[in-house]
Amino acid sequence: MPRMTILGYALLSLLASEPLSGYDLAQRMKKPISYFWHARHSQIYPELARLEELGYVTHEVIEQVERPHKKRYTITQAGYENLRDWLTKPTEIGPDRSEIVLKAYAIWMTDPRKAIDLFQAHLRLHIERLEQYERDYALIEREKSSSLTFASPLFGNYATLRKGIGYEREYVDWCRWMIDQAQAYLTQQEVTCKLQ
Amino acid sequence: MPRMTILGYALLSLLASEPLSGYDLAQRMKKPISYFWHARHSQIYPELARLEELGYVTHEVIEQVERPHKKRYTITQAGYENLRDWLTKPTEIGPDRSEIVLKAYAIWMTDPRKAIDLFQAHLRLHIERLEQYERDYALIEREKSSSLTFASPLFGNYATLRKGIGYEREYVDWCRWMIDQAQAYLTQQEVTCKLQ
DNA sequence: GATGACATGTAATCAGTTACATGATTAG
DNA sequence: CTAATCATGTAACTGATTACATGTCATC
Repeated sequence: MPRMTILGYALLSLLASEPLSGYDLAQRMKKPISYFWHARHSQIYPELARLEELGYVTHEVIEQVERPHKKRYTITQAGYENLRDWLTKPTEIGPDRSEIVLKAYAIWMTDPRKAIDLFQAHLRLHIERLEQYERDYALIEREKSSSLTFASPLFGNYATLRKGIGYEREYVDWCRWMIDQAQAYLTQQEVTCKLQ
Repeated sequence: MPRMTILGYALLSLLASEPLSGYDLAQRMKKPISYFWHARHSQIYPELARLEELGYVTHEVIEQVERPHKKRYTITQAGYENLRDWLTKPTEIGPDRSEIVLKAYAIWMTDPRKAIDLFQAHLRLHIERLEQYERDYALIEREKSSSLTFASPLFGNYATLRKGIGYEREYVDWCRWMIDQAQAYLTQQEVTCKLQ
């Protein structure tokens, strides 16, 4: 018998609001599930089969005209209970890996101008994401502000978006700080040269 | 011939400052490499062999009295150049996965009191880490402030610690916000009950 | 006598990515 | 005719974790 994975719970947590097909789930997890879990269809399809084997979801085939058939997955009572149990279990801080922070660790050995280019390009990516998140956030606050209370399914989007925004803002600040550090070093060098 | 992995660069970036044994490297990466890359010894030993095959490190065996022998790995010129090239190559935003953020996404379906417990416990973990990082940061600022300029090897510690602090502060804020949201919902519920 | 630090490795397994594979319909 | 969206799957591979394996010395 297969056991539960975090991905399994991610799928259940999406199915908890509405029945979805594997394709729908993959769409929602392309852009990480409300910004903090993602998976591809090649991982999702087998995982759905596992969830079904465990009795946490069921599916029905929907025949469509002029579209391929699809499998509509629905969470079961057992799946719902399993998810609810997992949700409130103590959660450790997961291992974090960031390629750009690793690069920052060794950046001292490079040309500061190249470092500035690196962090400026990276900064742009984070600003882009941040702006997207802020647009989404403004949208749900404007249109759904009444249902953003803790017990509403939309609260999930709200809470994770808020995390995404804080996360990206922190990255933006840090990238700017890195650029400043490299720039400060460069001007310092210039002054030293002129004095000699 | 094996190819380079990010772990390989992580090891090279540690060896760039000083020669180290596999055991030393594992110690430094237990607590993630200055907080944003980690690996275990079972991954590090084979990776060192790969780096040696590629000519990016060499080792010498050091016999010790009353201690097991150890292999002291040193970065080569080729390793150093390879690392330097990689460092300034454009870097994408890696996929992020956070179990607690995923839980926040589905937390609406649970008892708010259990949610408060969950986030309070998690908050404590982040506060602990944050305080550790802040102690480390204060330490290097006090003792090594003169060598914290961009081109010094210590700048790596400084920059990654700064990221770690920002990252943990953001988590602390967000956990507190989550607790507030659950609490606000509870008080709202109470008021509604009293009025009926 | 047991635990923990030092020290190095391998094997089994799992999670996740990339690539392979198929097939219909719609828009440019 | 080409690319994109809808729709579902499998296979090969890589990256990472857990467990297995061995051995010394110091401390409780």
